[in-house]
Amino acid sequence: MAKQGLEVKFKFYDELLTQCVSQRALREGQWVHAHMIKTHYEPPVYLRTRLIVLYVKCECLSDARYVFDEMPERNVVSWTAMISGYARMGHSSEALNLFVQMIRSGAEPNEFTFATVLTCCTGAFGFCLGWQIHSLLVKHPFESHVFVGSSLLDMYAKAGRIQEARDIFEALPEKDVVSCTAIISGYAQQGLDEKALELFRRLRMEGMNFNYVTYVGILTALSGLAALEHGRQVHSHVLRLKLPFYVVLQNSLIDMYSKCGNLAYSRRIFDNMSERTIISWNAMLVGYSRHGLGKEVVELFELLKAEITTRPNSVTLLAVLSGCSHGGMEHRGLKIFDEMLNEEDGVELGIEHYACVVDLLGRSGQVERALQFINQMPFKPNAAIWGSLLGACRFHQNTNVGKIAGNSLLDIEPENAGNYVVLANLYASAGKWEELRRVRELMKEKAVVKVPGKSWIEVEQTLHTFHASDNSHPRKEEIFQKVRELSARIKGAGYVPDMGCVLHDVDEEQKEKMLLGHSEKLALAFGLIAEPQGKPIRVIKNLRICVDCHNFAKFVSQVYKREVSLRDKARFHRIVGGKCSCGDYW
DNA sequence: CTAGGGTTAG
Repeated sequence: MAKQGLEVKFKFYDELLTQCVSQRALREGQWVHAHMIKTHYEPPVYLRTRLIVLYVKCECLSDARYVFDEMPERNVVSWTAMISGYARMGHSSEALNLFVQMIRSGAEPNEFTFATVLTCCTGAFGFCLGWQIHSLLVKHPFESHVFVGSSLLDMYAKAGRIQEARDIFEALPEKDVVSCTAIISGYAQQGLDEKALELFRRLRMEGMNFNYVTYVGILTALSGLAALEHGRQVHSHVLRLKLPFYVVLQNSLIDMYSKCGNLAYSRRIFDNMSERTIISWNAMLVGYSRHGLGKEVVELFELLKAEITTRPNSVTLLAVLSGCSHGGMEHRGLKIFDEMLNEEDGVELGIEHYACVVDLLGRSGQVERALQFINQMPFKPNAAIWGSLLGACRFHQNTNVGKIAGNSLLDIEPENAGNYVVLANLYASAGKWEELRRVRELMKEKAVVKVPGKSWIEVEQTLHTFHASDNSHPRKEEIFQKVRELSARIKGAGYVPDMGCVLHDVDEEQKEKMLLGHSEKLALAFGLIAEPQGKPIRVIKNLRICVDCHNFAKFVSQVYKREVSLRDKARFHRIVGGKCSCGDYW
C-alpha cells in the first residue's frame, strides 16, 4: 500500500518535471526538487535524471552536477546529459574527464554520448583523445550513424585531417544537411575554398536542401576566394529563400562583401540589421581596416562605444588598432591603446595588440622607440613583432635597427623565405652588398618555401589562377605578350624593375624575366585582356604583394588609366592614377 | 529523458 502510494507520488513528480523541462521553467523545477528532498524518500534514477536534464538545459551546471554526484547508480542518459552540459558551456576538458570516468565505471556509451563527446575533441590534446574514442567507436555500430558520423568528421576536419573527414563523410550511408555542412565548412576552414565550392555545387545538384549554416560555410569559402560574383549570387539565393533573420548569416555576408572588396554592400547589410553582435561590429571594423579607411574605423568605433548592450572585445581593439595603422592614423591608434591600457574593465591586451603598437610606431617613423617598446613589453617578442619592426626599418631605411629586427626574426623563423626577402630588400636599398650576400646565402641554406605564391582573378564567375611563370593557362601566349607590352610601355613612364626583389643568383636579364613572371603580373595582364574597358581589375594574392609588382601595378593604373584593386594576405591595395591606398606602406 | 554542422581576429 505504502509502496503503491510512493509510485503515484513519483509519477506526479515526473509529470511536473517533464513540463518544467519542456518550458525551461527553472524556478518551478527547483521547487519540485526541494519538495522531493523534504519528503525524505529516495527518488528513483529516472527522476534524478530528469532533474539533471532540467538543470543542464537551464545552464545550471553546478546544480546538475550536485544531483549527478548524489546518484547511487547512473544510467547512460544521466552521464550523457551531464557531459552535454559541460560541452555546451564550452567546458571541454570537464566533459572529456567525465567521459573517461564513465568508461572506467563500466557504463556503455550510446550514440548520443559519442555524438556529444566528440564535439569536445578539438585542439592537439582533444584530438588525441578523440582519436582513441574513434577506435572505441568501431566496436559499436555507431560509426555510420549520421549524428555520430558528422561529429566525428568534424573533429577530423578541425584537426586539419580533411581527407580522413572526407572518407568518413563518403562512408555515411545517409547524408543530411548537417553532415554536408560539416564537410563543406571543414574545407572552407582549412582554406581549401575551391574544394568547398566544388562539393557544395555537387551536393546541390544531387538535390540536397541546405540551410543557413551551410550558407555561412560557403560564404567563408567565397570570402577566401574573393569571388564577388559568386558571393552576390549566393546572397540573392539566400534572399530568395526568405530565411528568418540570422545574425550569424548576416555577419558572414558582411565579411564576404568586405573580403570581396565591396564595402558599401557590407555597410548596407550592417545598417539594416535589427540586432547586432560584437562580431557584426568587428566584421565591419576589420573591413574598413583592410581597406585602409582609418577614419571610418574610428567613427564606427565611437558609435560602438555609445552602444550600451554591446561591449568591445579583444578582436575589436585589434581591428581598431590595425585600422589606424592601415589608415595612416598612427597617433590616434597610439592614443586608443593608451586609453585601453589605463581602463579598468577594458579588454585584455595580448601580444597581438602590442604588435599593432609596434606597427603604429614603426609606420610613424619612430623605429627606435618601437624597439624600446618591444624591450619593455610584458611579452616575449615573437615573429610578428620583429617582422613588423623589420618592415618599418625597410620603409624608413634604418639599417641599424633593421639588422637587430632581421636577425631576431631569422632566429625565430629561419624557414620562412619571406623574412629573408624583406631583409635583403633593406640591405639592397641601403647599398650594403656584403650583408645582402650573406642574407642570400643564409636563405639558400635554411629557407623552405612553404606556401607557394599564387594570384587569381574572377572573370565572369570563373576563377583564373596563376603561379609564378605559370604556363598552364590556355591563353598563356597572349598573357606573356601582354606582360611584355605593359612593361615596355610603363618603362617609358619611369618604371624601373626592382631587382632587389629577386634573391636568386642569376644575371640581370634573367632577374627581369623572373620579375615579369610573378603571378600578380600574370593575373593583372589577364584581367586587362579579358575584362571590358573601364572595369576595375581585381587581383587577389595569397601572400603579401611583392614590392616590384606593387610598383608595376601603380604604373599600369596611371598609364592605362585603369583602377587596379589588389587584395593580398593582409589588406586591399586600391590603386588609382598611380597612387595606392596603402601609401606604399604594408 | 541524452546527440551532430556556423560568423570577426592571428
